[in-house]
Amino acid sequence: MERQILHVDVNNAFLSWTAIEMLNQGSDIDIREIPSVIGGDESRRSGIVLAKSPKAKIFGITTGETLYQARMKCPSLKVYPMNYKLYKESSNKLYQLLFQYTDKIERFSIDECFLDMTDCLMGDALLNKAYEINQRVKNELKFTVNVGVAHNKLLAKMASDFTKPDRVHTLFENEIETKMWPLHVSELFMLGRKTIPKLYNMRIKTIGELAKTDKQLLIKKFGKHGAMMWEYANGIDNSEVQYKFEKPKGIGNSTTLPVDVNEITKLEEILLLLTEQVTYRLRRYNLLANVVNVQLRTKDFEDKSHQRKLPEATSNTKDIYAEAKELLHEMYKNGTPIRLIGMRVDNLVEKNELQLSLFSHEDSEKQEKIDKVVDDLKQKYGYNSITRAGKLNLDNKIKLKDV
DNA sequence: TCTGGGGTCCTAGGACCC
DNA sequence: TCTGGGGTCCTAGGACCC
Repeated sequence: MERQILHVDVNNAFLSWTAIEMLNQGSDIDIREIPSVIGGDESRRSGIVLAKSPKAKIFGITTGETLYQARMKCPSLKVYPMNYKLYKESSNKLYQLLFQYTDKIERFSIDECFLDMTDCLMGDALLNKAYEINQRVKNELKFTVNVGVAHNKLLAKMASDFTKPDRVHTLFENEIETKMWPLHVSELFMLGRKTIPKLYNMRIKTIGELAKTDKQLLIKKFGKHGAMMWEYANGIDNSEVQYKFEKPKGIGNSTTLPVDVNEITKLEEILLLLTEQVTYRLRRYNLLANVVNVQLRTKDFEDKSHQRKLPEATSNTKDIYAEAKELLHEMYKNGTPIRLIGMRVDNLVEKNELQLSLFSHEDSEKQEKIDKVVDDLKQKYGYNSITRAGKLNLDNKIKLKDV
């Protein structure tokens, strides 16, 4: 049966949510109406554009570029900081509203989701619901969304990306040729900056040209990715709306250091902070990790990562840190200035109580108890209330956010 | 005042086994 | 002395998303 899919996309999410918060606080300007961006912290060397207002876009400012570049394009640009807590709350409000339509909602990101409306409505009624959602969000939550209406996720997502803001677009199969094929290939979902030049070399510039390219040729050139891009260009996507909660497959934390670090003891201290946070999140999901991964970025933006499979799955801070520390030592060349350090755990499996009590060692049980005491305190008094990485000599600039 | 952070999925090559 | 393939697991790195 034909599926009925909506894709809801918040317009300039971070910036809109910040604008509303500022208005609520009594601000007399709406930053959506001036050249403005949400940006990272330049003093911590993360000064990039995370969201932009329509007026900033007119100056040619793009998401991801540096604030320095953005200001060159528009000297009067206003820059506002990130506020994760606000974004999370705003996102939750949107979901509460959408749940009134269906509980088959896939939270694709903080500001995007798919709704499977197949069991609810058909034809014009579906389109009317899309308009209703669009209006209600604007009236009740004071920000705007684009809504894409289609028979699969890919087409719904492509539709919501048409003219913005505050619009409802359909992209049904009989509209692919007129609405999607004239678009530049870079507009197609999953085609990024590395693939576009390769398609250009094949004289492929539009999605339509990609759709008419021989599928086998694309597979030969791009492997699985080639098959996927051909299907997407032809509007084919059978993936389901994943509305059930799924635990993560990997958990990681990384941080750009305020200044380059070339002492391994300092790197170790930061690595411990990162590990504590990662394993804390791991335990809160009741998961165990099988693989530990450490990443380094040099001041010249050269990335390196090493990973290792653990002898057995664990969530103990001590065991995972011991592995991470080894990985750090084996990959760090003494004296290299490091800009970013990160660690993550992968191949996560559900923690099975029985299995654990049968096979775990005395020491790991002891570690587990220690971790639990720390976790409980963190949960009660906030993440930064307790840490075993006591002294940190980086002007306290490496402060991890509460989780 | 140059260039975030958190994810998922895929590929290539080496080790090892049969 | 010369030298097969298939399968699986592991690791490093890359592409892409928001």
